[in-house]
Amino acid sequence: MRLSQFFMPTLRETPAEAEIVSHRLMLRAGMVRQSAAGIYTWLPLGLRVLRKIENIVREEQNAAGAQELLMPTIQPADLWRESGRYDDYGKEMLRITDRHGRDMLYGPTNEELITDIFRRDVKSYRDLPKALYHIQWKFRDEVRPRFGVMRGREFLMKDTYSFDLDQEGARRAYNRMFIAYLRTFERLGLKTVPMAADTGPIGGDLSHEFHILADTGESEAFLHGDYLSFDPIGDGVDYDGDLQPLVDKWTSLYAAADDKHDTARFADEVPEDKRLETRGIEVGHIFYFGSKYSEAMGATVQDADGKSVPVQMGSYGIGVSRLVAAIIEASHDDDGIIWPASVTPFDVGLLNLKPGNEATDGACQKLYDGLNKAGLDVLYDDRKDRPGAKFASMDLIGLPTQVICGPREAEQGRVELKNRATGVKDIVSIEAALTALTDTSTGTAP
RNA sequence: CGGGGAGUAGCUCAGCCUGGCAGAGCACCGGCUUUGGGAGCCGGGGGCCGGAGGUUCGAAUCCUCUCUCCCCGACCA
Repeated sequence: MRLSQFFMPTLRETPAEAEIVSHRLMLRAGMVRQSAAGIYTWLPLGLRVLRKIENIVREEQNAAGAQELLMPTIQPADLWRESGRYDDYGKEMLRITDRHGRDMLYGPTNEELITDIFRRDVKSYRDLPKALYHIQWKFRDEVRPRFGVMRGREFLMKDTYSFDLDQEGARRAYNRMFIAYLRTFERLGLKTVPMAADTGPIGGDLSHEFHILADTGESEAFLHGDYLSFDPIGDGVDYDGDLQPLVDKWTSLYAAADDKHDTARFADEVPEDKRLETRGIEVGHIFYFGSKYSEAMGATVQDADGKSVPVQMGSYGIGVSRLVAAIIEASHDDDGIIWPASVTPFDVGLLNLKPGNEATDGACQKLYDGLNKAGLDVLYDDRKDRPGAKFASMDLIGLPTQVICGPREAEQGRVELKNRATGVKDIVSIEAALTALTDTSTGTAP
């Protein structure tokens, strides 16, 4: 993509409304624009990141055996009357009346809808287990939306719902999601720690929030430092095997957000030199809620004895749009965003410092063609602008690798490779640059 | 929902107290110069001063109402 044609309205100054760093950078980099309080338009650059995150989430859900469907954003109120939540949910739920006077709502979550889908067609224990998910926009009419897309009213969420015959099955479903979440956040380049969370009316230990660690996170996090050195989950998880030992390992040490923090237990269970007090951002929440909805809404199956039993359910959410901001909170510097390779909007930024110069134009064209041919997404800054402006905006939008092409080096057949994260620069021949960038599948050399 | 603050050019903001032609920097358009970390000079375009009502010869400025946005708290993925 040529930057001269790309719709990427960057801002030199920070809009007055933005408080936290991710919000400021998302506005400045031209990723989002606010439409109303807590409601945003995703501009092309931001949408690219959102889609990349969404796809990683999707791949890991599929790998864990969940199946994707797509439920609507608008739901009939009657389903919520069945579960009893229509009155309980309060003003956070955006209620709508259609032209026929029917009560509708913009979904803040989808337990009722998925339970309805399930109960219509699943009647036998032989059809279990099932896990269904979708990635859809939700709306919660928060009293006070803030921090940009971090706490918007409209947000993109992945929510999975599991259906099992009994509690043991539900626990296996829970474990699959638990591990899939660790995998997902790992691939997004994030340090994540599962923390015990409120289990609601069911009780038990099947509820965890996943927090990513970032100095600027919104809640305090207290944890055993060994979490940071745990081996990554890695490729090739056997989701049909016994995941309990892995889950046990990841829940064995102390970790709590401020609302669940117990100072005495922290002191008791964690050696002093291992106590880590930092900040976190909640990006995922999984919990088992048993038959809460299946009983209320009559989602039953017949077991092997022909007896009708309500299915055991769990739900598992990931805040996809929030993750965009969370990743920035965890990965930025004074100059701008630093994207992990897995979610970067473009793999490579190519800077022509002097468009119109024969040497730089030629070198850039060769690199642009070569990198594109190798399947890399390249953002080519071919604008007639000063070098300083190009450096600044490329650093701001945070592509992992920059190829800087100025007349001085281009005349010698050379360009400069710059690693955005480390700032390390390397002058190499055009051919060497092409090789370095296309050899690694991630495109993050040097 | 309680408390505080702000709405003037695309962005950051001055002007308001003490009423009298609508402003600056950046951005944008044209020209010249410049070309390795958000350049310089010259010329230009752009505003229902959030909205409604009122006071006044005259309102961005004073008064009343209203809408929106932001921040702190309580609430939340």
